[in-house]
Amino acid sequence: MRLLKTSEYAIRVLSHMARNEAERYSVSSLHRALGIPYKYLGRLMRKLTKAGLVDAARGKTGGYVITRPPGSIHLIEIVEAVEGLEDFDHCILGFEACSSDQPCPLHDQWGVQRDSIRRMLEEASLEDLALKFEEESEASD
Amino acid sequence: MRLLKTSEYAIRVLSHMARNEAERYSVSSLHRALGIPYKYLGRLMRKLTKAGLVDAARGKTGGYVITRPPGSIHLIEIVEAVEGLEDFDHCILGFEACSSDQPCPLHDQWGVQRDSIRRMLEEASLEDLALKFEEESEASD
DNA sequence: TGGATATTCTACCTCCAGGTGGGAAATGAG
DNA sequence: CTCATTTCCCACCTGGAGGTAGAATATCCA
Ligand code: SF4
Ligand code: SF4
Repeated sequence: MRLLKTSEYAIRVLSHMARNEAERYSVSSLHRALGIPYKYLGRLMRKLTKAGLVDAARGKTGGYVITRPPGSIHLIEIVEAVEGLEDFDHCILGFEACSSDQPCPLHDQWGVQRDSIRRMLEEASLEDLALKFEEESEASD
Repeated sequence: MRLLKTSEYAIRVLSHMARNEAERYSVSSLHRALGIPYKYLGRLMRKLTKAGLVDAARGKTGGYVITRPPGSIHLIEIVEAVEGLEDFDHCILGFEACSSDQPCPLHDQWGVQRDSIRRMLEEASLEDLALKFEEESEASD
């Protein structure tokens, strides 16, 4: 009952980058600031680039920058890019599909829970999470 | 956002066995009835035996039987036995712990979702799910 | 007393998430 | 031009989930 670690990484990175919408962040700076393994973070950033969430620039003054306003990027989009959303539609007994002919007592309850989490991820944006890192920077900058 | 496949298997098996509280089910009969890989199911049943959820008997008339009334066995106990409950307490940004000093906007929302699912698993018993298989048997017995 | 049927045990296998390492290629600063 | 800094790409490793194979052990029944 948790996101993939990589999804958590992605949300953490993008929330951090949402602080300064225009700044270019290098992998090494993100690694230092957020404690995510350097090499693995590089691969993740490449993935987020291909997903269109960030824009990459090589060379000395290169780095990554968010492509869209933080308020318009919702967590569901990040999760989808990293791990997909398949696991949000899954029978709690592991059946492929027993349709809704004779749903078991848990079918609806379980569906409500999944939908509730999904809705939360759809409504929460990077702007909401950015201030988390504002607070930290006040102390450590 | 789903349980481990093995947890789903376990819930499926135990719900099926909850039909007849006293009957001894062999691995092969459970395999045939529920479509769970035979060898893997054997290992799972051994695990459930060690967890005290079922009782094993060897020999010709052997098999597994539920140890307690289905109404008293709740799903949370099964999930705990199979995959543990660690993943139900986890920051959505993947941080170890930033405590509740300055929780981010998602901290409480995410906590509510986890607790809600946990409560569902605590309240749902095998008795509730047993009738799912009653219906099936009416058609195929 | 067998032999059939059951659980039990050990050892492997495959796949994938997470992680590491060594470079190649681009690009701005000097 | 040169070089440092950056993204990019490759191959590899590890641990655990899910699955498979083969035999050892217990037990009832005929
Ligand atoms: S009715 Fe129950 S068993 Fe069937 S798909 Fe829904 S949750 Fe699964
Ligand atoms: S406040 Fe936010 S970042 Fe901190 S533990 Fe809670 S969810 Fe994670």
